[in-house]
Amino acid sequence: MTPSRKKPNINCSPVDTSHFFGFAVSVDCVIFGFDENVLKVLLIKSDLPTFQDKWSLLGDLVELDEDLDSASYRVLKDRTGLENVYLEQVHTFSSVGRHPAGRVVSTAYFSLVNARHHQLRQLANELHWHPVADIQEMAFDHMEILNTCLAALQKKIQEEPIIFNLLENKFSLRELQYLYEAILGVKLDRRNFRKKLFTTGLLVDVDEMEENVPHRPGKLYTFNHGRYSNMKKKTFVGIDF
Amino acid sequence: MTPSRKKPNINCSPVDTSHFFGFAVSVDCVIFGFDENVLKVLLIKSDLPTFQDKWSLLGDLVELDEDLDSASYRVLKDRTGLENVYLEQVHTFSSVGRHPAGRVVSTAYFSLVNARHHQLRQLANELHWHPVADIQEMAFDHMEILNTCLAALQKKIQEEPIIFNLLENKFSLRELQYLYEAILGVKLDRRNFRKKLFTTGLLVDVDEMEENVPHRPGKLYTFNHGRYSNMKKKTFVGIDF
DNA sequence: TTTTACTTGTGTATATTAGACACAATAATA
DNA sequence: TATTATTGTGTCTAATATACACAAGTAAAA
Repeated sequence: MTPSRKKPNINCSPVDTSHFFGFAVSVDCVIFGFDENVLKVLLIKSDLPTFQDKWSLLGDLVELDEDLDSASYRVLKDRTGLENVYLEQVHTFSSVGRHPAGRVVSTAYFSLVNARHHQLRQLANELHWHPVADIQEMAFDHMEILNTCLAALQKKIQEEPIIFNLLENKFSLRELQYLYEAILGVKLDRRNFRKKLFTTGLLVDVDEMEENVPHRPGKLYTFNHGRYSNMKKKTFVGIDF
Repeated sequence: MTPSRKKPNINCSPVDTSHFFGFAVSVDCVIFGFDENVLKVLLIKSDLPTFQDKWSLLGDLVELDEDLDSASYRVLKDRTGLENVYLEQVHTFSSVGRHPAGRVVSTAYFSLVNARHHQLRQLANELHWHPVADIQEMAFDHMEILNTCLAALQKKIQEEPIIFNLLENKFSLRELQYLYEAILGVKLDRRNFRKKLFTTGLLVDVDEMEENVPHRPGKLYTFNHGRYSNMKKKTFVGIDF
């Protein structure tokens, strides 16, 4: 249909391609936290005139000498002070008009942090934890990014035990269940939940009670990162549409 | 640790950010096909001096007025003549030194095409179908991109019935099984495979035999895109690590 | 033509997992 | 003290995964 284009492929022909180097690249981090049994996301108030009073994700332009993962870690560290956080690339958003400042392609990451971490108690005042369920609109295309990342998170927690990144080191089974329910948006049967979790071998009893930790009811457990039986993989030979 | 950076966040402060607009953005398409019971990928010979005689994925720089999806469709159409192909964004690769021509961030897509489609019979002579299993090295970071996309494909075909995009309109169960085996790299039990496929409701008998289609043994079926029982979703409330 | 090799089509029995379901004891609150 | 909410615990049933054998048909080779 369309006549074949004359512009050579950059992978194949060393020609002048300087006019293509007009993009900016950014990262946007969907930082999830769990507090008061609600899944929350850390947002910042936009002061771009275009998005007056809208909230936006934490993000930044990528420097010419850093890659996307590094840029995301940098954003996380600069904004929250946290290091060694769980971070995962999800999708790259590239609508032509998505940013008023020009052609900015943005790669979305989601991040899981412990919202009660001491470094997060006093946040910079333009930062705020929002319950994910309450968010109706955001600046830029950030609502779409948030929805995409939430879907990715919902899927991922069913495949790998990354969810503990959202909890304190020690937690009760009830907390864990509430967290699953908050992320997945479903109610789970408590007894079946317990049964399933224990068969994974992921949970380890914690005997000692801490002194200075606020008391929460229930037996406390901690995650056993190393050995867990990858149950889904065992039934993975099949073709489960 | 690191002192907080002074550069304002682009999402929040309308400042001069022109020095960030020095990136090029590209797409690379991992075009999968199935022929002679082998999973293949369509490659092009690189003639960049840096990658003399290495094969590379089909890709192109993204124009300043198009988004990534459009760019991928364009590459597919220009290179293969095919439209309405299955295309899915997988990951964005951004190592600082990944492209000799400058700072090029590339978003990888995988694509599923019918390798026996008539438009593909006579390919431009720099294009070639390579068995995925035989590929040892490629230009740029394309080996990593290929591996990432293969893993994404393996996962995806267990979740959604996209696999028919690799087959002719009519196919035998045996062909379908070989295709699954080729992608997943496993052997499947023929009887269990049949049972499972039929319970999905995805397959429809094809009674009439075509005249001008080369004869392949076995009963022919066609895919029933509309209704299929999403079996995995039924057991989705659980937490399957 | 006969033989051989390969492919197709079909069913059952077992093990694993998912999911539904109730009640007594304890802790917190009014 | 009464009330309310939360915790801990086990069994039964249904669905699914998986292992497994043989007879008939087709194509190729002798």
